[in-house]
Amino acid sequence: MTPVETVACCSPLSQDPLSREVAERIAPLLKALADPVRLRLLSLVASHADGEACVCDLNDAFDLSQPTISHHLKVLHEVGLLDREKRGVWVYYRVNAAALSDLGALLGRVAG
Amino acid sequence: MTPVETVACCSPLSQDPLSREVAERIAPLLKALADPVRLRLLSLVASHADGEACVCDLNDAFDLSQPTISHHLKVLHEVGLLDREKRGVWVYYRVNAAALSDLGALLGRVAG
DNA sequence: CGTAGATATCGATGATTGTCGATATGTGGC
DNA sequence: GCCACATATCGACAATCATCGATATCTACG
Repeated sequence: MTPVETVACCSPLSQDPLSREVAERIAPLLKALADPVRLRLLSLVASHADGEACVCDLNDAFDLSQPTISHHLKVLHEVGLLDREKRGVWVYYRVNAAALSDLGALLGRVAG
Repeated sequence: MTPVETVACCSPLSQDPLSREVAERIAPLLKALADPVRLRLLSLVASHADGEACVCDLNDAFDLSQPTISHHLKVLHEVGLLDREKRGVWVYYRVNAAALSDLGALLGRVAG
């Protein structure tokens, strides 16, 4: 079961104690989010027109090397928070909105 | 402005691009959450009767040394996710539910 | 006071991580 | 085929982190 699948199936944090197994599957998701650059990347992609953004746009938004941005995008993609689509020479990312909202619900939202 | 205050004042991730400053204030909150032990600790405290838990109970729930649990509780306390109260020899922690729900809203809320 | 028990702090250590420059891979145009 | 360009991977390095044992601090009770 992937982190993203796990987060979709659980009652909120405050309702029942998390098992060790579930906690260990969810933590990587939060770890992926727990970096200022990745937070901004996710936010940039999410708020971009058409809900997708080209890597070329993202690179320009940071004072970081291209490999570094690529690395952060990979981290977000691997945990399932960003979907990846290659069109020609360019790569477009879009957020997995369901995963993000499931994660939000797990943390603190009042009702699903 | 503390991480917890920051998280309460922002529009959701997907609505507007996060500024560098805001992202850097929110990331520590997520970093505090992004550990399986701390996730379980938070969940244990949150789902405990009366919404609070004594450290002595928490220690027993893990196969980790007492200093290690103490360290994790400190991390959660320092970012404002856990409140701390000493009563006699014992220390009780309770979750800052508002902070947790603000964080959830920041991540995944559907509409403002 | 002195002792016992609960919790926190300290210092060390192995593992993980963010970043970079160099380089590889893939794509479209000539 | 070759070149320019967009993106990814690799290897290295400094910084951060989770964990531990040892020890300090605090509190209640004789």
